[in-house]
Amino acid sequence: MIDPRLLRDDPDRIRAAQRRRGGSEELVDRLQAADERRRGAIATFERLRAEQKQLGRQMAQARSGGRTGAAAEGDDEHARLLKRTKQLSVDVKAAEAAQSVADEDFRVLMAALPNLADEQAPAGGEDDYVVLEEHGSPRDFAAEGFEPRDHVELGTLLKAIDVERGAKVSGSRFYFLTGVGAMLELALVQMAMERAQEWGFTPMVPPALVKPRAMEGTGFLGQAADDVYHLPADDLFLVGTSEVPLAAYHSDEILGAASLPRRYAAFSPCFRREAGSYGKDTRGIFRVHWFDKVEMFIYTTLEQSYDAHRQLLERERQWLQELELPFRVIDVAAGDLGLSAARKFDCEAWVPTQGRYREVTSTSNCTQFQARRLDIRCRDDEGRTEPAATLNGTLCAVPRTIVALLENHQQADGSVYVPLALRPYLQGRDVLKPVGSAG
RNA sequence: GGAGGUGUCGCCUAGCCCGGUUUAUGGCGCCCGCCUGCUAAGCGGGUUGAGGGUUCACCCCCUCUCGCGGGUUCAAAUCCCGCCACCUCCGCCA
Repeated sequence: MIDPRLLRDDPDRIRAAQRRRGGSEELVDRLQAADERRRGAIATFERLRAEQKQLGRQMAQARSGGRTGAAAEGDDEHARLLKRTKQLSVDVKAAEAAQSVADEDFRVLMAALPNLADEQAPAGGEDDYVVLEEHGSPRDFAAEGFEPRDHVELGTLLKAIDVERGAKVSGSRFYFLTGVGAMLELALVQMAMERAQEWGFTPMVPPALVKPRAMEGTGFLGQAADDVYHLPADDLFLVGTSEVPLAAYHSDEILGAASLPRRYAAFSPCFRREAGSYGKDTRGIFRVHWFDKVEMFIYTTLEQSYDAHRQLLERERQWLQELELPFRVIDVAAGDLGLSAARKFDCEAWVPTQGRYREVTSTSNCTQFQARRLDIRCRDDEGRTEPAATLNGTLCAVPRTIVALLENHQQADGSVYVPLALRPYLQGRDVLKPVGSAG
């Protein structure tokens, strides 16, 4: 949710932001109208309620019977008072009902309005991203004299990934990590959590099932609702990212300025229906219904959020460099931002068999959008409160990282080089070797 | 899953049985000031949060807020119903 006051003070700014995203400007008009109706309803209710309370005090005095001039129970004055209060009681109830209807109308419209895109974010849609930088360079397999295998072939040779049995047991887009593949996941996770802790993030293992409030508050029940698994029997949602429980962690809380920024790094499974991605990335484990991920999350002030966003990006860069992967950083265009994000940077690793860069990490500044929905505030030195800013960033999405590691570090014989930094987490192994015979 | 108990403005707490000058009491903590060689103590004041009105802003006014949502009533922290969370016990389970 954006600041509702902006509707009154600077609606043109919202319209401009909607244009940059390719969103509806008409929604802004409807919001303005709904806001006016809402405020009118509030004023009506409060006026009646104030009168009701005042007469209530007179009734109380009459009852206690004390003073001269006050209406005593049973006399005409008291009867008149009672008649008026009875009418008021009816009117107040009606006004209250009208107010909650107006509030709800306004709330529904507000929930549909995405965050204001940062003015620095490139305008346009999915293909209008701007490449900010490139790190390392793709290997020239032709010069090395062999055709690169894709991660499915490599995973099979290493007996690290079993997609066939994943499909047998759970369906398409599921997989087993086996043997060294399973150990590779644990190594990446352990390394990521250790790094995060060194960088000042508090390690977390959050719940992967959340109540509607958490899902709605993080903005995943809007345009992304089709992508979310829901358990109707318990009205719980499977999270698509631990951003959800991490954002809801401090919901309904006021955080002291001295405690900011608060940094968390969570390891959790992630579940995504991947509706609408039929036929896309169907091979292997690049796009799957379930995977594990280490996610970074920061609570801070709006003012500090821009620096924090850069810091998250820097940590992601550092991580990919430690894994010795070639990658580039893009500035995602406004139209391709999620509902909650004002700005988003993706790190994309080179995938040799696809001949292109693919997203492996993503960091978003959600400014105060999620905090308004989840009622997370911070208190400044003067004691004033304002919505906090929330930011998230991938540290390690396991399957995609494995894809990038296997494909980029493969050798002609099907073995895979282990980056130096990862070796301590893999029993010191410097290479993963194919294991014999099928089974 | 079953039974009982608890939930008050940072923390503790009064008020609930018996509805109304409650504008929710007091203590602790915190903030400001006074006093004071310094510190402590003492004294005075302030201290839930949100929304609306007004305003350049402050001030001020109003409404809501006693776990949440309904109901009864002229009037609900207080009475009734439902839900949630926590605690204790039983059952079940990894």
